[in-house]
Amino acid sequence: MSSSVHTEDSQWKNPSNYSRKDKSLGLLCSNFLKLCDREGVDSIGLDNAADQLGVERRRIYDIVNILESVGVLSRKAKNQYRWNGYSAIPKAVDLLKKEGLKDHSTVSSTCHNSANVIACNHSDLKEKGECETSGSHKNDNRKEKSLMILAQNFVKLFHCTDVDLISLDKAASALLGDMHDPMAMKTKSRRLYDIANVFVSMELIEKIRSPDTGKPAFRWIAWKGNPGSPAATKSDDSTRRTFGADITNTIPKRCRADFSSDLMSNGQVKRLKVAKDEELKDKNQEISTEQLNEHDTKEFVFGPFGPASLPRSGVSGKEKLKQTQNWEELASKFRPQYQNKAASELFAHYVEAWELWQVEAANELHKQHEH
DNA sequence: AGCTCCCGCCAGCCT
DNA sequence: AGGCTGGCGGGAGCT
Repeated sequence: MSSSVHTEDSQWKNPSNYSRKDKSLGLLCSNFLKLCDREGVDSIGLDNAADQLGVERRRIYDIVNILESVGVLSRKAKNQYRWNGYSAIPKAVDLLKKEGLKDHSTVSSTCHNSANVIACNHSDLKEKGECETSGSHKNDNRKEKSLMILAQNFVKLFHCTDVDLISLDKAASALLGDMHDPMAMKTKSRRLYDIANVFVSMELIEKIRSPDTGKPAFRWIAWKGNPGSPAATKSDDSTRRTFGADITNTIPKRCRADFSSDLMSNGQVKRLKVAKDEELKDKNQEISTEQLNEHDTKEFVFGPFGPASLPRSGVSGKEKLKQTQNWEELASKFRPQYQNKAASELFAHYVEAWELWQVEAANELHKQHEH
C-alpha cells in the first residue's frame, strides 16, 4: 500500500537528502494521527500502521504508548489499538489530575516537593493501588519505567503542581524521583524528549526556552492557557528548535480566547474546559453508541462530531434538535486546540458535517410539526 | 561542545 | 518456541 501520509516522502529514502527531522517522532506522530483520525477508522493494527508510515514497528510502539497515556488510543488486543480520538484527552487528563492530586494528599508526608509527589506515584490509569515502595518486583519496576507511565507522570507535572513552566532538568528529576544518578538522568531525558515531541506535535504542550536559564522548558497549552501569558499569545520561534516535532508547529500557537475568559482564573478556565470537554465526549459517546447499535459494528467511531453522511440515530426529532442545539452551544464555546494542518482540516470537516446535519434535523422537526 | 533524539539491540512477556 | 513489546543507551545529527 502506498504511503499517502508522508509529507515530502521522496527524499527521506534518499541517503543524500536524508534529514533527521524526516524521521522524528513528532512528525511520525502527526502522520500516525492522520492515519487514525479518518472516517471509518476504529481500530489500528500496528503492522498496518508501520507499513503505511514506512517505519519499523518499534517506532509505532513509542507513539502508541504515549498516545495511550492521554487516552487517544487504548489497547484492544495484541497488535490492535482502539482509536478513541482527541475527545478522549480531557477525560484522561482529568483522571490523571485527580489521581495526582489524590496521591499528593496521601503521600505528601513522605515526598518533599510536588514534583516528587508525582514521581512517588507509580500508579497509572489501569493499575491503581499498586504504589509499592520497595519496587521489588521486576515487572513492576519495568512498568514504572514504561513510556506510558512516564508520559502520564509528565502530564501530572503540569496539572498537579503550581508550576507553569517545567524545565527539562526538573521534569527529568521529577520523573526519576529521588534518584539522581547522571546516567539515569540522561536516560530519562531521552525518554522525556520522546514524550515531549509527541505531545508537542499534538500541541498539548509547547517547548520554549526558560527565560531564566535559557534551557528548554515545557508548558501545557492545550487548555490550561493563561490568556495573558506571552507564550499563549505568540509563537516564540526564535527559541524553538526547527527540526523534530517542531516541524508540525509552524503555525503560531493557538488562540485560546474562545474558551478562556478574562474574568476567570486559570483554574476556573481549566475546570470549565474539562467539564465542557467531558460533556462533549459524553454526547459523542451517546451518538456513537446509537450509530453502532443501529448499524452493525465496529464501523465508525468518530471524533467529536459525526459526518453528515452518517446514518440517522434512533433519537426523536425533538431530542435530536435539542441535542443539536447543545452541540452548537458547545461548539461555539469550545474550539479544538489542535491547530496543525491535519487537525484543522479534520475540524473543518466536522463543522461542515455538523452544520448539514443540524439543518436536516431542523427540517425534519419542522415537517413533523406541520403534520 | 553540548543538546537532541533516532535507531536497533535484546530482555522480558505473552501465546 | 517464537512472536510481541518496549526499556535502554550508543552515537549521529543539529544548534
